[in-house]
Amino acid sequence: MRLSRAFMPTLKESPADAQVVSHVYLVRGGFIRRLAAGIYNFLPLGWRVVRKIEDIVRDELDRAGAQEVLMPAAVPAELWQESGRWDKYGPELLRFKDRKGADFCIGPTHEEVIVEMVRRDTSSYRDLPLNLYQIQSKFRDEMRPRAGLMRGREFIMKDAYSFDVSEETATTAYWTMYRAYERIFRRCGLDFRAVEADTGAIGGSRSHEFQVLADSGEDAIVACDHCDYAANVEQAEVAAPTAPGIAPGADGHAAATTRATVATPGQKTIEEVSAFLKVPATQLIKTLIYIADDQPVAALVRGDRGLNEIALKKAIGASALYLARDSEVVAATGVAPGFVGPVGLTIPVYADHELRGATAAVTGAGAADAHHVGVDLARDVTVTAFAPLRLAGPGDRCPRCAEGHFRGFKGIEVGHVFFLGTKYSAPMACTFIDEQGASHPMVMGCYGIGITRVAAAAIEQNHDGNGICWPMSIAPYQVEVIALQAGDAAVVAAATALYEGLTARGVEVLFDDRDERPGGKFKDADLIGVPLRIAVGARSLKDGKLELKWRRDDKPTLIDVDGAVAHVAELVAAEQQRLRALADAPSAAPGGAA
RNA sequence: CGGGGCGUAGCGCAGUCUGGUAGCGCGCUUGGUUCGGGACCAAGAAGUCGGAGGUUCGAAUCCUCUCGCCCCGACCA
Repeated sequence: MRLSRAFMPTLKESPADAQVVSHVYLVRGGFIRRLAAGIYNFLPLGWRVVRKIEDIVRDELDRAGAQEVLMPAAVPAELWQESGRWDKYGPELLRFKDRKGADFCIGPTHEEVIVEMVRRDTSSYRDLPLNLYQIQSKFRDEMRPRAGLMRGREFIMKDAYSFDVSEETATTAYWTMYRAYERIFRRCGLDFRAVEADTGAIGGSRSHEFQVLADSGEDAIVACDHCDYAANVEQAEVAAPTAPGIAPGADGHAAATTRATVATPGQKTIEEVSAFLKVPATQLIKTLIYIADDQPVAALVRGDRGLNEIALKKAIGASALYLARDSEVVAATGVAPGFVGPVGLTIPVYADHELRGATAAVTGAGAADAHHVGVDLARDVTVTAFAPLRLAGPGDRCPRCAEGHFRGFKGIEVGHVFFLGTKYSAPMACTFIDEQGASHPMVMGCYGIGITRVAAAAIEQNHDGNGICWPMSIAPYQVEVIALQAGDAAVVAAATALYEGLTARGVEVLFDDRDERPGGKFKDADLIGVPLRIAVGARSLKDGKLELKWRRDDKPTLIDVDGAVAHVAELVAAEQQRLRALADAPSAAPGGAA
């Protein structure tokens, strides 16, 4: 592509609404433009990246035995009513009526549709297993789209669905996809980790997230420094405490052991109370009021801990849970947030395991501007149940091995694999006949990859102060040739020959033939991030040399004009081969290498 | 959905408090000088000041209502 004819509008300044590097560079580099909140146009450069990622995904899924299909974006409500999700999914599901008044939605995921597709034409065990996937735009009406492609409302997703006759073969399908995902993300040049995850609204019993490690990630994950256990903090198991987390003298602090009420005017947060009473946060008990299936409950964790809402949900056995609004807190406890305490509560009280045997604790007094000190949980509080409620965090002992401790990471979730079982196939009567003539629901799995999010995640992980440093496998072009002096006939001739020679060999080349100053061309090249750059300039050309520079390197190297086409083509082939070979590294899945 | 903030030229912003009919930088057009890491000079084009209503002799500026967008917290690829 000649840059002089390309639609690649680059910007010197960052758009005001961009907060994360991937968003800034995608917009500045002319990859995407915003059309509405969380909805983007893909310009030629951005679309090329998307297609590169899609091609890798297709290649690996086909290799793993999956078949590509395409389902409609507009889905009739009846299907969603059949699975029960029409009423459960909430406002994130974009609904609309057609001209006849029939309800539809734009599919945010396609379990219902694929089940309908498969059940209609599959009835025998002989037809299974089956693994079907599509790459398609999805729409989720996020309450807060943000960070450009990282969390859009309309986004491109690959979703795959497996259908099996048994738990055993479905488990095999699950791990086959797990291995395919490892290969896909390795080939994309990403540093990622597969972690155990919550199954969330999609449901099911087993799940792994593929998290690209990046400080800008929205997900917190923990990984053992000794064994291979890694999990989203929402899902991470917490090792059983070996001693009460709160006891007199914890942290070397002498604390009251008899209960008393002290005035704490205006001191609401853990930090404020801790500072005001000169008591470490570990001596405090945090009392949180939740509404679980419309009933208020109290959840207790140590002051310095976070509460794991998923764990609380499991402990209660609730299907819906949210942090109570201020008015609901007052209604349930008689006091506003900040001074709520467990003593004397009449609602169910769930306490974190770590609090078992807690004494000398500080809690809210259940009255405005006051706290209790010297609370003995066993003596003063009616605990409905103890459960592992706190959030796992860095430094925690690993629950799976004796020696390890957790390290914390931030991740961007680019893929998710779920073992669904019969969650959709049973209610939707997606069944098969076995050898004995008996009918059974198919055992399903579903597997997603956020294609457009992969592009953003790749930038988060591969950039510097000047722009993007694409891994070659997903770069919009493999090589950028710059004619530094567009007015110099020799330079233009040499650059054009290189461009045409490489293109003829199948190398994807971006040719900066614009009549711009060299500085501007270098800046744009760094911004766009094509991995290999060849500068053709009068200075080197008079010695028969070209300047070759990898985007990640600081200094260029000189190569001979003679044989440059073959030389560069070989470099590209070698780099592509290197990235492709990464896929063959050992797998973390049971059964080893893919 | 709760809390905070912003809508003025394609982009980034000033002007709003204290009403007087719109300005700066980048980009764009033309001419000239430049030409190896975002040059300089000169001359231009470009804005119903998000929208509607109101107050006023007069509104970007004050009031009301709306729409859009961004950021911080509960959801997910």
